[in-house]
Amino acid sequence: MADSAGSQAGSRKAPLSRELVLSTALALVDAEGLDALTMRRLGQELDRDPMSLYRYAANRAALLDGVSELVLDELAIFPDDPDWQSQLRKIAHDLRLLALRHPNVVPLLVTRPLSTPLGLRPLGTLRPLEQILALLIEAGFTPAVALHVYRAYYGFLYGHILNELQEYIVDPDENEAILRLGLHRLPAKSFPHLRALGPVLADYDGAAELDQGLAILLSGLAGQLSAGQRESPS
Amino acid sequence: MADSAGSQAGSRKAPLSRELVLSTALALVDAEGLDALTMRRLGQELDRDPMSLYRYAANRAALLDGVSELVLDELAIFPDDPDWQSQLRKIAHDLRLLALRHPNVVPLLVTRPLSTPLGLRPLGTLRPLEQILALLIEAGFTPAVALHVYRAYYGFLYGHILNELQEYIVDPDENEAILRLGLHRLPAKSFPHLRALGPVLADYDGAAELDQGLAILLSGLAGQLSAGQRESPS
DNA sequence: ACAAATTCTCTACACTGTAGACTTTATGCG
DNA sequence: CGCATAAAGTCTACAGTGTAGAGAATTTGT
Repeated sequence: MADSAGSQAGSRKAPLSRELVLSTALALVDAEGLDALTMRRLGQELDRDPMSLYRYAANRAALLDGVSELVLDELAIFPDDPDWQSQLRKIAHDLRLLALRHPNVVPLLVTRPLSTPLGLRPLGTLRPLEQILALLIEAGFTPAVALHVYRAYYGFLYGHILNELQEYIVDPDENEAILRLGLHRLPAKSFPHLRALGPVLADYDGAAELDQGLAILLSGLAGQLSAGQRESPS
Repeated sequence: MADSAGSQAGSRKAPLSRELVLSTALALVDAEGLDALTMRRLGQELDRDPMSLYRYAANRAALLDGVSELVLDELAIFPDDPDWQSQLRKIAHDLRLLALRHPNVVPLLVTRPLSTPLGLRPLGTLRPLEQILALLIEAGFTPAVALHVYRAYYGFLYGHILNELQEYIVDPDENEAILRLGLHRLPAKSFPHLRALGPVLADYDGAAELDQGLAILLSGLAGQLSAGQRESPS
C-alpha cells in the first residue's frame, strides 16, 4: 500500500526503543498535556500499533513513571562548587527552570511518588535525593540531619514550583484580562485583600520569589549546621 | 424487584443534593482512592442513575473540584490568637492533619489548581488564602509583603505534606519490611547514603519535622517583618 | 385538577487500557 | 545456505470510561 506515509516524514520506520518511546511521550505531553498521552495516540505518533508500546512500558502508569524519570534526568547536579548554600541555590533554580520547561509533567513529578513506596521508585527519581544527601554530608551535616535538611529544602522547592505554576498563565496578554476578570468575580465582601492585590498578583517574578524564600530557608539551615551537630542522640 | 434493596440500608431514596453527592464522593475517594470515583460507581453508591449526578456537577472535573473544596472546608481558621506566628503554626498543623485524614485527596489539592486560573477557582479553595492574608496584614505586614510571606509559607507547607505522604506507609508492620526491601534493591554503589539512612527513614515523625521547618521559616519571616517594611517601593 | 418546571433515567456513542492469539521480522546455528 | 528459535510488532476483542440527547417520572405552583 503506497509507502505507509508516516506521520513526520521521519526515517521510514524507526526501530523503536524505550528511549524513543519515552521521549515522544514527553514531547506529546509537553505539547498537548497529560490527557493527550493515550496509548493509541502515542502509537499513532510513532506510527506503530498501540500494543507495541507494552514492550517498553508495562502499562500506562509505568509509562508515566518513565516520563517523569526522563524529565528528572535533565537535572544535572555537579558537586563542583564547594559552598553548599550556593549549590543548593543553583539546584533550586535548575529545578525551577525544568518545571517551567515541562509544566505539564509537574503533576506527575508531584503525584506519582505518592503511589509508589520510596524504595520502589524508578532509580532516576531517587538520584537527586542521593546526590543532595552527599552534598550536605560533605558540607558537614550528620547524615540524619542531612535528611531533615533535604526534606525542608525539597519540600519548600516543590511547594514553590506548585505555587508558581498555579499563577503562571500562558499568554501574558490575556494575563491581566483573565486575572482581573477572575478576581472581579470574587465577592468584594469576603475577599477584600485578594481583590486588592490584583495588580501585585499580575506581575509575578518567580525567580525572585524563589531567591527570597531560599534566603530565609538557608539562613535558618546554616544556623542548624553550627548549633545542632549533636542530633539524633538516642 | 423486591424493594430495590439499596446499597447501605440507608433511607429509602435520599433526596440527593450537591452536598450529599460531594460527601459520598469524598467518602468513596477516602475509602478506595481517586480511581474508584467514577460517575457510574458514585451513582451506584447513591442508588441513582449516573446521569443524575450531572445536575450537581457539570462534569467529572467539576466534581473533583467540588471534592477538594469540600475537604478544604474542613480547615477552620480562627483569628483569635494575637500572635501571628503561633497562628500560622496552628494552621500548618491543622492542614497537615487534614491531609493525613484524606491522603487520597491530596493529589487533587495539589494538582487541580494547576489547571484553573486563580480567579476562577472554587471559592472555598481561595478562602484560606484570603484569611491568611488578612492575618498577616493584621500582624503588620504590607499587603504586598503579606502575599510573599503567604507564598513562602504555603509553598513550604504543601511541600512538607507531599514529602510526608510519600514516606507514609499504611501498615506500620509492613513498613520496615517494605522499606528495607525497597532500599535493598538500590545498587549499593550509587546510593550509599540513601541505603545507610534506612533506619532513620523508618521512623518518621511528621509533626516534629513540620515544626522544625516552621521554626526555620518563621524566624526568617520575623526578620523580614522588622527589617523589610519598605517593600514594593516603586 | 391541570400545567409547568424540575429531577431522574434510558439508550447510545466515541473513547480508554489492555489481555491473548497471531503474524511478521530478526537472530543464531548447523 | 536453510531451518529452528526468539523477538518485535499487529489484530481482534472486551470491559470500562465520560457524557450528549431524548424521554419518563416526579415535584411544584396555582
